[in-house]
Amino acid sequence: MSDLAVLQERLEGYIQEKGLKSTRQRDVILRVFAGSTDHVSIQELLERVQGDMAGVGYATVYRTMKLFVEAGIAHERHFDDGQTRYEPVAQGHDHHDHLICRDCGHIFEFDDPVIEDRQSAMAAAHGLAIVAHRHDIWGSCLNRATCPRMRREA
Amino acid sequence: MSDLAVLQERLEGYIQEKGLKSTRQRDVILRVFAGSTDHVSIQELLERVQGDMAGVGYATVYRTMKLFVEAGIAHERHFDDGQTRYEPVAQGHDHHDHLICRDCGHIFEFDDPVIEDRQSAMAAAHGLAIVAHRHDIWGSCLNRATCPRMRREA
DNA sequence: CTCAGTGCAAATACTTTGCAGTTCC
DNA sequence: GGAACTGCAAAGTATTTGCACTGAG
Repeated sequence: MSDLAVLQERLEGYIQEKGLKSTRQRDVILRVFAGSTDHVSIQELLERVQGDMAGVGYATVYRTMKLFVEAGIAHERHFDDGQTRYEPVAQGHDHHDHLICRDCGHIFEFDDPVIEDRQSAMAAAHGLAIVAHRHDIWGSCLNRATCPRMRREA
Repeated sequence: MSDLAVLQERLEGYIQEKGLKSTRQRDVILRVFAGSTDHVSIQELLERVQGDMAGVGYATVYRTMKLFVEAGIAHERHFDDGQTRYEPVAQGHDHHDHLICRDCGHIFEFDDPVIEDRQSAMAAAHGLAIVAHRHDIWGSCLNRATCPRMRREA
């Protein structure tokens, strides 16, 4: 089953459960969102969505992304550019951390069990149970020549 | 030497170096900032600063905190409340990670060598050298009764 | 039909900037 | 004295909301 299908199914379930409605706008936004490999901002989403369906406004995209977050199919991330970015929630594990290259701008995702373990231990030591976490690492290329993404997005 | 003295010294150096000026506002803001144990927002700073020196406006606090960041005596952090928060740059190690309690709002600081190690390994595996990182964990009290900070800020 | 959803424009929240007057060196 | 600094108010961003209209169930 494709990622899109999974997200559609989850959203559909949430919409049923809450007595909300399916709309063409939500379909289009979900399709665009699911097709984004990177971490999209509202603005980027809006631009892509308008390609498929003219007339959609910011308000709808903002409201829809909020809905997606509530429905558990999108995660909100704040990097340091002042814009909220979103990424689809994957099927297996429901989060991953980010390793961001300052040189090429590429965002790698990682997920390390040792780190996860230490985090839990750390939280428990302070009397807390982990609800969520955010772990971003910024780096620069050790060898720019071997970076396959070098300035790809410039 | 107190933290305040260290920060004052570093700021003074930066001001000299760049040909800027010392002002009473900057002194007051630095004193308030250095005396804040938690992660202060511009608003909180402004309120405290106005206690010492009435008439100081938002613009001055914003401009001054930007200066402190440039001078390397403050770090800017973005949690999820839409406000920029600042913390003094410590003397020994220049960063620490955060464990935030969703129930009481308290922010614990931690620094785990195992996690730091794994991070470096992770970055190296992707051909990167770590420049910076951000690691925030949100949790909820395992036992609210024992939380010494419970609703302190409500 | 009815209530949720939409698009627009106005409102909000946080931050930055232009400008005239003030202060440090 | 002159450049840097300040305070105010106006301008910018990013995001949210009020409202009349539209559309899904």
